[in-house]
Amino acid sequence: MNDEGKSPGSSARSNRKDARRNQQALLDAAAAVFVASGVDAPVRDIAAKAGVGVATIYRHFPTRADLVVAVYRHQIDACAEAGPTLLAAGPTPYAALGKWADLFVDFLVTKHGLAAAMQGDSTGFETLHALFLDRLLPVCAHLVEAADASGEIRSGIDAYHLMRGIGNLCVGAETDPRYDARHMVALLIAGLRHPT
Amino acid sequence: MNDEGKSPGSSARSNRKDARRNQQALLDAAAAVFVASGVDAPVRDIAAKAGVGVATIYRHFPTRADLVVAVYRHQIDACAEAGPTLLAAGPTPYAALGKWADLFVDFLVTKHGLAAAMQGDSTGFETLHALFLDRLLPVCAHLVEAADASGEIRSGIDAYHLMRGIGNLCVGAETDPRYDARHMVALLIAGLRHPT
DNA sequence: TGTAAAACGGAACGGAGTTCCGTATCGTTG
DNA sequence: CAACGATACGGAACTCCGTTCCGTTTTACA
Repeated sequence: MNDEGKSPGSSARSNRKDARRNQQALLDAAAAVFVASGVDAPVRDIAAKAGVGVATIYRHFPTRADLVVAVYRHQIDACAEAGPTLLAAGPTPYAALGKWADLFVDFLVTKHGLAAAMQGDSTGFETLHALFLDRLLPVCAHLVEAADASGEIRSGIDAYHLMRGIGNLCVGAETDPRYDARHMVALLIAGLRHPT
Repeated sequence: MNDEGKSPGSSARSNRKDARRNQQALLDAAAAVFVASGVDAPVRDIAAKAGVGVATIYRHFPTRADLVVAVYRHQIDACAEAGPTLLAAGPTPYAALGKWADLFVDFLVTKHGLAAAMQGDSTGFETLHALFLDRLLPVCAHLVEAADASGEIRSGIDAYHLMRGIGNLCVGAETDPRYDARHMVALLIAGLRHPT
């Protein structure tokens, strides 16, 4: 799908010293600016914080989504790896699914506007959406299948729908103290069970 | 609640003929542009469609939210009035709540980007959020209370949370054919029931 | 050390929201 | 019916932001 051969995301590192240094500076700056102003902070702010020109951002991270995933890659990976772990540890697959959802929610809620950005509304965030999905959808699907096989949830639940739903429920959670995304996600997960 | 005395939304009409005519032209134009390009369509597009200058928009509708609520006022009212009707008609309060949620979802999903705009992410849409809430939150609260009193749902459900949750689940529903907001909302409603 | 490729920085471009100001229109009054 | 003051109008102008372009600098390698 992507022409990985030249993807400048974070895996294909240049052999030039300054390029590597700038890439790291950008990642650090972006991480700082994201927590301060959200993931849709102005490009110029990030460039200024990193002490580079704006073009350098586009050279290293062609789309904003590339930068976001590069910044949060570790946490996305951690979330992905927690799936099988929870499944092995939890009392039941359904319990593991619930705990995994909590992890995912915590991740989304603590990043300003990440949940909103993930829902490919208008800007070029479809890539972000896709990258999250590539990494996390299989994990979620695995959990759902296990819970399904154990007979704990009603059948016909689609992992994609569930991930979208959880992500959606986290939109705006950090800007509205009256809203508790975790609670809503818990209700959604409860709704997965067989109807009485 | 609002200082209706000078509110330029739609109730305080000017005594000047051209002002009224332009306001109506703007409402018509906005309705057309919203369905064509979503509720975040460029201001200039709406102004052009209405045959007025951009400043005229700001004079009549200071914030975008004012324009949006003016355009959809009828449907918001219809949704609000459906609450008591469904409660009286439905077999149980919980069933009425489910049907009302479906109505709300249909309303949100068929308006491009309305659900996204309602979640006060960054732009000046807090007003939109507030106006929706003013009108619909009491209705939702009434339904929730009735369902609670009938013992059909677990207690501790907050109407505000429920409305936010439903609204959030509708974000992006019209741009992603793989995503079915109605289904997710149905699951959320199912999650309101007492745990087995 | 010389050279070519790679990367850089900041100016420049275009699109969108918002404001400003000179002009036109409307309702009223003499 | 004409003049006047207030109200509303239109579009240019300003700002902010994303994106691209191009002349210059840095780097790696021979």
